[in-house]
Amino acid sequence: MINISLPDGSVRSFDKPVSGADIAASIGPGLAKAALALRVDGKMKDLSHVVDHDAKIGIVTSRDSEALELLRHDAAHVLAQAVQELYPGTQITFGPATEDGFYYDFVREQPFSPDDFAKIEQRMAEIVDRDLPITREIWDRAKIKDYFKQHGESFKAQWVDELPKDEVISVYKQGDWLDMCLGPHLPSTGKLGKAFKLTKVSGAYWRGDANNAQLQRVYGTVFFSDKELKAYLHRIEEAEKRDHRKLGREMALFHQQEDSAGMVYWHPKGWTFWRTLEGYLRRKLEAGGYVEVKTPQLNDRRLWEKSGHWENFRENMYLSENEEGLKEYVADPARRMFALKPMNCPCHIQIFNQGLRSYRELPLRMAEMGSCHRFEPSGALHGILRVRNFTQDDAHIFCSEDQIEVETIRFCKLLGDVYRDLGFEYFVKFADRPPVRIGSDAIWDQAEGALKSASKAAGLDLILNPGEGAFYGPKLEFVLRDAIGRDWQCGTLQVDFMLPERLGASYVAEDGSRKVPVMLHRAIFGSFERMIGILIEHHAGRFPLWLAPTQAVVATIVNDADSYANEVASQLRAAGMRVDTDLRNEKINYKVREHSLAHVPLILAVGRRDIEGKTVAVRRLGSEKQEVLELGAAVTNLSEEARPPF
RNA sequence: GCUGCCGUAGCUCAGUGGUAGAGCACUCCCUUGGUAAGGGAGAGGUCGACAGUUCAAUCCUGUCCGGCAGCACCA
Repeated sequence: MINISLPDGSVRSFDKPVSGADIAASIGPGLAKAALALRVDGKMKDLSHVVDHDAKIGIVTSRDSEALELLRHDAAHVLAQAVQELYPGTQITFGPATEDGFYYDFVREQPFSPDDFAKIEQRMAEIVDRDLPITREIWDRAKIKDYFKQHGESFKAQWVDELPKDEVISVYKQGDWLDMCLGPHLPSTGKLGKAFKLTKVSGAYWRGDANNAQLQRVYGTVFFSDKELKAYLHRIEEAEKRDHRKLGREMALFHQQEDSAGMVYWHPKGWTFWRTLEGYLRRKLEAGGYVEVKTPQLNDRRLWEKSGHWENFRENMYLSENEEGLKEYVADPARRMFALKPMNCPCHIQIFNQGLRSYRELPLRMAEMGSCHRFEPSGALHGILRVRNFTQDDAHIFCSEDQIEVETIRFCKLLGDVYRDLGFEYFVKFADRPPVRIGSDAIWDQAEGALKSASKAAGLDLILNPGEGAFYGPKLEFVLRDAIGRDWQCGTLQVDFMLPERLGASYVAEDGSRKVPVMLHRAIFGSFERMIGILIEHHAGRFPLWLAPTQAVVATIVNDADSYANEVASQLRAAGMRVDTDLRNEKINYKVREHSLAHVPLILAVGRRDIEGKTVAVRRLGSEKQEVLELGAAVTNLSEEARPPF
């Protein structure tokens, strides 16, 4: 007798082992039809899975959240089958479900192109129409390896050898087609439905390693209904409208050009935005007990050798030398060679090293809006979010070991305040020692331990990010989530027991001895470029008033109002606002449209009536209402409203 | 860096083996209009760069540069 307990608490008894399909059928014909998979003691199984012991089970239907992953994995298989039917000789490799769809990696001489999608999708639809039962079989290693070899599937055959020896190998068959796969899967290809769409092709590496063969990855997405698919495609379109590269150009914030790839030309409005953000942060830093410094762009290579960057980071550094020096360098590699700084830390230690430091000066919080250059791979560049020259809101806190905890707490508070002011939610990852690093394991143990306990004291929930620490120390990564749910790593806090020692930093301790300070590297924005790009996309260009580069435009209705408009603008400017005037010979409709499209938060229209009554007609971005205010009140209220949060 | 796609006016894009077009933007003129495009005229391009094929290349081929998507990278 087998007792099956269902999610509603009821128990059904069967006198022999039963499949998921049998259980669903025993509950009702509707459920039998809707059933997609089975959950046995919390684990997803095929609907055909036979339950032979007392268990808690659930019937998975399209209403379960896990069902979508199942659907997507199936879509990947159907894609692969369609591709192999259409393009014989194409090899299959892997094809998992992803967060918003699925992909399958193929090996084929000829590249796939988006032009092939219609044909492949059509074949996929045919396979769905065939409603092929999807069945699971257990094969032994030799059999499956032979099968793949015979079918010219060398990648799959190779993979068989790499599976753990004790692993049971299952294959999933649909019609003549099969793939080696852990499952589970839907009961038949018909259950996939047709709310799928292929979205893009790209290269990908075999097993994710750039040293391996490059495969062709075909991406797609699938949902249970056309409605959901359409909604998804609509979301993608909406995200494209927020693209900071597009908005940056439209709003005249910045541009980038070919002869300085990965760098940014900031235009007046973009630079105004930058300075507003920088001013806000600077006030926060000052209030937080930081001092600010500025250090050289170019340093002798010997500094980078001492710091370890020359050895660990040179691939990403821009080297520089004048012609004379270059000749000498070629002749004698021991010659001086300069490098643009990729980080500010070694420079900050140079400042720390000037004069004798006392424990009384610690913690010393040294900040710099530090412009750094890093030679990023060309394929990594992305607008202003990933650039080769960026400005870090960097700071290094020189402290004693027992100050780490307090300083971590202080920093987390500061970062939290800033993210809250900017309207971001965030979470925190803990990145521990990377494979390539400096320093002994004992020191890493110490640094990781210190950062962990300080995080705990700061009340952080940490997600482990193994092997992703900096080469000199472990780090916290603060990841913020924007308005449309995308994650961006921005803030960081890194504990460093190495660099101060390497670069000879020390202070006189209370007992008169010399000690090496610990250094905390920390940033809130990470880089201004990146943060500004994120803010543009987060707000879709409709910045909060305090951040908007142009906070208000005073637009005239008739030219007679020109001098009054100038008067209104100058009063607002005197009250600290950023204001433009629009005195052009255009209709007010035209001006309203243009400034609305430019995302100006406030449009103040002035005409003859306003001159007489000393008023302005205020229109707010996103609203069609007009509010006629007396000029003095408008200046007071709007300038108050436009004040930064700190 | 790798794979694929792309590069024509400020922007969005059409087009052709015989040196190019549209809409918007821009300039000028008319219009002075109370909240999302008033009308007219004009100007604007070494068709990403360099080679090659050809009588002739923006178009075909190659190399390079840059962009886009994904992969890899992001200390």
